[in-house]
Amino acid sequence: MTSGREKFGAFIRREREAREIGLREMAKKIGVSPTYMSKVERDEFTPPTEDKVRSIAQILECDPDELLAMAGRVPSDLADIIKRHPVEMSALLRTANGLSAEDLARLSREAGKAKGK
Amino acid sequence: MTSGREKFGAFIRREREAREIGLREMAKKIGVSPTYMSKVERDEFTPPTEDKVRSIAQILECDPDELLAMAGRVPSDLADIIKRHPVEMSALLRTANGLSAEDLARLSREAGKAKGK
DNA sequence: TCAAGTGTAGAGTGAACGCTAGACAGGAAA
DNA sequence: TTTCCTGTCTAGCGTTCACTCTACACTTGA
Repeated sequence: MTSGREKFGAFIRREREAREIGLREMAKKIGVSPTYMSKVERDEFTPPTEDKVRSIAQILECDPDELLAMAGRVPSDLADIIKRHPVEMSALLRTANGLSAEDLARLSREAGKAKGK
Repeated sequence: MTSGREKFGAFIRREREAREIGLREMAKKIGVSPTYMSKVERDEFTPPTEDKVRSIAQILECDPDELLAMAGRVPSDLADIIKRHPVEMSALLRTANGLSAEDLARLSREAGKAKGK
């Protein structure tokens, strides 16, 4: 996984406990066994599938894209966009990479304008 | 895979034959068995791993990003970019989606300028 | 003291992925 | 006719993925 950030499991455990949700309850809500949940939270298992990560994001009220990133996954809708316009989107992403958050925000607004018209 | 475009296998077979490269030769160059190559080209097997797709792109002199898209894969460097900046890149891609090729090109130039400074 | 709740250990599972081996058929060249 | 080339068929194999089941130990409260 090689993530520089906080690990997925550690993060969701912390957030779950902050919300005082039991492991078994959480597991039930997202539709997995408590054992599995436990191992995932201790980063002993790799994170679950996209839909389950999304469920977790909803329960913990955090950004699904961010959580998916922690899970080492690319949101499938983004994957689809790239597959539909590989050349353009690859170019866009590679040049956008390394830009500051402000520049990126500005760029998105720019895109929004072009779209809106 | 659900690709509306030409299938990966059909495409590389056509391009390979156009370049008069034998199946066995091709297979050897990218480091797989002829059997496997054959099945991939007839879309009986799913496309190979990213590095092999890249080798194929190089041999057939076609765009790796495009070929990877046909293979139903997201280039790993793009996946990394998204994972590093999930919120910003998700927003950018989603708003960029649906823009015309020209608008996209303009947007990339825009990004390039911001970066260059 | 014991019952119910917490999380955890160890082992295993079914399906999918990525790929190979060996045999073989059809055509061209010698 | 034999030899060599082309691609293809059937069968299977090792690995990874995304999980589960049973059993257990610890804490808390009645």
